[in-house]
Amino acid sequence: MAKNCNFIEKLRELGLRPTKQRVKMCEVLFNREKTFHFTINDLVKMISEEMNEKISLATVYNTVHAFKKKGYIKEISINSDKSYFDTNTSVHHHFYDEDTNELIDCDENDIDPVNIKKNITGKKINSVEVLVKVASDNQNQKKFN
Amino acid sequence: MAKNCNFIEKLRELGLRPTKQRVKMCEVLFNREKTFHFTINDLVKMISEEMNEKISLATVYNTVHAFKKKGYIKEISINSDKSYFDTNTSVHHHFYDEDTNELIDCDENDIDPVNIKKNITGKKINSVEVLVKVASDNQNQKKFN
DNA sequence: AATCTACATTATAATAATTCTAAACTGTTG
DNA sequence: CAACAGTTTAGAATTATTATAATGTAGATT
Repeated sequence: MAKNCNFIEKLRELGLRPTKQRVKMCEVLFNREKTFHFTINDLVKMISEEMNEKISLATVYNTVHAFKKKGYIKEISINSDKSYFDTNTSVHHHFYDEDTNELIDCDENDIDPVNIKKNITGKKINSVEVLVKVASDNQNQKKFN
Repeated sequence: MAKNCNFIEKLRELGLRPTKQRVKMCEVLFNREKTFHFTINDLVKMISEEMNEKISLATVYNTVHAFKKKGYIKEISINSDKSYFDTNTSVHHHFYDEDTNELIDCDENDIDPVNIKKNITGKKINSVEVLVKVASDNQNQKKFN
């Protein structure tokens, strides 16, 4: 399991003590071809199913936040009842299917660079992300007055 | 109070019975020059401070959702611990100040139209919104592997 | 204007996501 | 391997939101 060793190494580099739980979580999160989206609950399920392991909910929260803080996981805000996370930490755009609540990553070339003409004094732009909401049927928006 | 009458009228048009509470909430929400962002908690506070009135929390939730359903309020997803709402229901872009957690509306001309080159079969684009995160200091993002 | 009825409001309980706590545990350093 | 600081854990606490069921009320009907 050379992989694990890499994760142990990596965690150490980040100043995170490579505990059993953290290494397991690295495997589940980062040991894959493609990046993906998940909720804490998804992740707990994945850990118990894929790894046949039980990690305390609090630890899962802690570790996800630790990884997020270090910049290896990203939080995405689509609907606000749950937190969604993404192992793709690059700045990238999303399609959101309002019928199925599915979130789809955009390719680099799916959307042309966004041109921002305003800047806020004293502030630096950290990220520019586009959310494209799609559905089979469209709903309309109105002004009250 | 011609305003109230308008709201009563308006609510009726929408098929919402113009109760005291709903009219009050219309005043707080829509009887202003500018649109604004709020959380349910903000709104409860505004009602009790500006109107010197107490509306049950459940009613505030119900009514906000009713207005949202009718398209007069919009939900925005910035961070996922709370729901943020916006009385500006037009499709528009936002700046988000990560230092202060402040959300700032963009003007029509602050950002050039976004060019989307991909489309999802069988789906229609309902909205395209840009979120520009700004801060005094920028944090970097990395890939784990 | 009194009555009726469906819809609204309300206080409170329930649920769900997340964070806190404090005790037990475990990498790491020396 | 001893000691300590950082981690994990189960469970309690907190916070946002939704459900419930009793009471109230707008608006139609008489």
